Amino acid sequence: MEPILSGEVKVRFAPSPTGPLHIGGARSALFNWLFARRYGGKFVVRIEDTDLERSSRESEENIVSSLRWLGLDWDEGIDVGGPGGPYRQTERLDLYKRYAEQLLANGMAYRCYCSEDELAAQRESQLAAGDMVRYTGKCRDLTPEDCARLEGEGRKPVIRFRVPADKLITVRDKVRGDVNFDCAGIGDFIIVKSDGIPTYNFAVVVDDHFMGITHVMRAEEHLSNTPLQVLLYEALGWPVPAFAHVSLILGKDRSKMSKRHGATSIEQYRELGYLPEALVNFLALLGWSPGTEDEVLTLEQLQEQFSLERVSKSPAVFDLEKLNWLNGYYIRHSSLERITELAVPFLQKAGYLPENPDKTMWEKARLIAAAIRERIEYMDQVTEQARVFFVDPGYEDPQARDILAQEQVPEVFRALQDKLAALPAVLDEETARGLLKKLPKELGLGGKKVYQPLRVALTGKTSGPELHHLLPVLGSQRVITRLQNALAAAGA
RNA sequence: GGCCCCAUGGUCAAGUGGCCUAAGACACCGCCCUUUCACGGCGGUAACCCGGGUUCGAAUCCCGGUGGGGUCACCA
Repeated sequence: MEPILSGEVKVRFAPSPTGPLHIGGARSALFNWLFARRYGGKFVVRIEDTDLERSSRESEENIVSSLRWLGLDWDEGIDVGGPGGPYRQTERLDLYKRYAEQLLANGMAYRCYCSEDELAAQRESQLAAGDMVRYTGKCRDLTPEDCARLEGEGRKPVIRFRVPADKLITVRDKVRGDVNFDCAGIGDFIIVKSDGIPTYNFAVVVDDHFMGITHVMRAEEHLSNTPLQVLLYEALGWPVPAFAHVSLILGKDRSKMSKRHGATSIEQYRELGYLPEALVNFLALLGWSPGTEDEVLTLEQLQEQFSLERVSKSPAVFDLEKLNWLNGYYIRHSSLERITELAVPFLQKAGYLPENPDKTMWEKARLIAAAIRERIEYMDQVTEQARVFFVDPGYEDPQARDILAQEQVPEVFRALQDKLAALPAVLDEETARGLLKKLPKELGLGGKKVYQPLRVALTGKTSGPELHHLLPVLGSQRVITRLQNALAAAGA
């Protein structure tokens, strides 16, 4: 397998399939995608599944479908294939083996027979002493005879990279500048585990090299791994790619975003009814800014404007309030058709709409969507907002009861009932609007005296959707029922 | 604790030595629109972590402190 030679930009997103796609992973994927698109390069998605214990196909599928849902696509990688494949590390084991052997042969790596228990004890004492935890090099100079003996004892070796004693490694980072590390603080690290599977640090280097990756863009948590990888590139005689470490996304308490900070996977936001473009827009603004006053940006605009120079160095707190605002903005600015389609599953889940809604049911859903779309920030909220259309109110609220007790109320309700009786049972919004509008004048009353009791009677609340949105959804029959119920409740 | 990164309002952030008596957005507050809430419009409160340098001049450069974060696995 030869590296793909090209002068263009090539980046990758390389998640390990140990869980659903995380907010932070999604942002890394997005940044890589934007970078590739901005510079006319290639974007690849590779699965790093060398952790046999925790990796699963289920997670892999979740990651792939979440990426797609966000609107990202890739030129090469899992699911789509490409010249640098396979794109799952467990399917590339021969490749890693070849280079591990090369390193072994030229003495840059060696077998280590220390047991995990021995290592753990050592680590503990180093940590207690306040040193950098690192392998002491116990197996560095084992003779072939030593190895044979240890293997005779049934020990399975790992392969360690021999880290040069006094060397300074400079990581050239596009967002952080040069970052220096002293090899004295780095112990000989494992590149192949005792089961023959390569570790992350080794596999990532081999793959990025053979896949022709020009820029490694990833989260800052990987920064301290980077010198190890640079060492490997040098040992293997391969060119070192450019790095760009993007700072972390933090929870409200300023620690790395995790489950305890609430919804952290893309899937969860999808299920709550967030729109992909809102998430993309929000994520893009977390750690990057366009430098203009624009806040609402489409994927297209983002890919035209994205640049590494504008990626921020400091960590960003995930601000759910702002995501909610942005998502609400997108809901308000999407077509009513789309919002209706998105709302239907939530209405069904609440039992407000049948499994297979017919045309009139869809029309009803459409009216509901129109009535509440300015009041919700994500689609899951339609359940609560739509309640008023389906559940008759109880009139327990004291403030509501006061309003119903006003003296003009019976007259107002009677007037509306009479009007409805004279009309077809199915009302459209125009009719409702016109009818409502004339009411105060006809009764010689102020708007407030008319509308407030009606609102309370129909919803049980003093706030909610516009009355002319309410009537068509409820229909004359239900409106009349609620007016009578309200009167009865007020009299009680 | 060692190593590494970071530091402008509550949050995201613009700012790359004078244009800063520091932008914009979210949140918050007020006013307007309105039958209510919401939406929308207008306005407001609110920040350069501290201390030393460098410089005619520092939010911007340097050093130190402090604070926060990351990382120290046969996980990625």
